[in-house]
Amino acid sequence: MNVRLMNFNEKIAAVFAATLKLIHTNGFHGTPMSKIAQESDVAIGTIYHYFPSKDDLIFALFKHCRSLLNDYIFDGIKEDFDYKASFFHVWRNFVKFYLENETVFSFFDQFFSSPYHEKNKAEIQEPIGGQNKVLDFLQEGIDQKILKQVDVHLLVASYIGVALATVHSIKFKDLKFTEKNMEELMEIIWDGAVNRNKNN
Amino acid sequence: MNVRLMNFNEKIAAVFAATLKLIHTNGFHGTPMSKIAQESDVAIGTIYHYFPSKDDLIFALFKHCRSLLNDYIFDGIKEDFDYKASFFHVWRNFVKFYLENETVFSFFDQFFSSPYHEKNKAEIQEPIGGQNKVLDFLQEGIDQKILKQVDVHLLVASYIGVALATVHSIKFKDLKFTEKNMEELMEIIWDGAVNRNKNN
DNA sequence: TGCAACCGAATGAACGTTCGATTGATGAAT
DNA sequence: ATTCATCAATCGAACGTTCATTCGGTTGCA
Repeated sequence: MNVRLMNFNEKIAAVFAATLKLIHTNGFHGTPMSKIAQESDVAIGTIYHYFPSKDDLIFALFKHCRSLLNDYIFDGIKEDFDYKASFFHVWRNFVKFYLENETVFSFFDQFFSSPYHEKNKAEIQEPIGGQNKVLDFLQEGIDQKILKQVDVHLLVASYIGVALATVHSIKFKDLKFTEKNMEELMEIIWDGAVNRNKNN
Repeated sequence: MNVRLMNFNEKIAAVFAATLKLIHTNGFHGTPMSKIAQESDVAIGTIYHYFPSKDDLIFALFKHCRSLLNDYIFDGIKEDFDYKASFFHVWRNFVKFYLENETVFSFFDQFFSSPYHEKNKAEIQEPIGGQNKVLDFLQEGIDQKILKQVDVHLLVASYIGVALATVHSIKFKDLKFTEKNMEELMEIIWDGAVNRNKNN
């Protein structure tokens, strides 16, 4: 891959967009390079000019999307938010991001459950988007005795797990994305995560 | 597909086993019919005798695995279990099943995040294994005022979402499957789900 | 002049599926 | 008891398609 990727060539942006769209609707199978070229109006040769192989393209796209997500979920936290407010804010952003970027959600979903994930695990580090920052944030809550005094990974699994399941459920029409539902969900997670010997 | 499938031909069992294994290690890509034939010692022609297409094979395998999971998770519930005990029991079985059947977990994971899922949604009904029974079970808890008085899908998302995230986390080595961890996780989910105006 | 960006026809490998042939079990007809 | 017809089960070589990738070429900026 190429350093120029960072200042974001229009061609590359088109390729990324086309790849996301195609994977969303046709899956990882069913999105050959030829269709990516067609959909993005970039010649196959050009794509291979930037990405040595299809795998490299997928992996670069993954890193790009991950950074989008990371930027998004911690955005808009005000100084005067207490821990609970931030806890809600980040979780809601997480769900919102995936709902607003359905193709990214599909892509991540497929990426993480495919052997791509395993193969590149070493290079990925943070298994689910922004999880390291989330992990630090939850650890902070543990240290301040706001959250349960348990292994932080248990809380991460709850926090992220419920968010992902929620998005799935909304996507497959079992659930409506209403203010009421989101608030009730956040109550469920908060009540589960919070240290009951102290706060509320 | 064939009715004889139900009394489980040895050949078909071999094909199913080989397919699960291959999909687990090589993903949905990377498991061509030729390799399934090779790994299972069943001729390609024979596989096509039972399944009209690769899609049909995958879908039949899905239904088979789903019924395995359904049988498993509600097994072993004693008459004298109260609701909380059953709540824990089923959740623990859910996690245990996936940990004991890693290939099935991989397969479901990939199946649900692929367009297979969308295409066959009408025929699937219960999106994640055994979810309908889980849904009924949780609805019962709501009706009895034991659980929070919310849309049951919110509780399903929490219950299943945390279980899936837990298995993922264990699989990718962030988490150990210890008694202590499982109990703390169940406390987290229970505290989140329970109706705080009443019980504990 | 050199080099990065760009193009798409051509290539060879890999894939899903087909099909004609073989086997063996069942049972009706002789 | 023997023959024969039928048909499901089995097999794998062969087919046509589709895929990822290559490569020789053009363009245009520095």
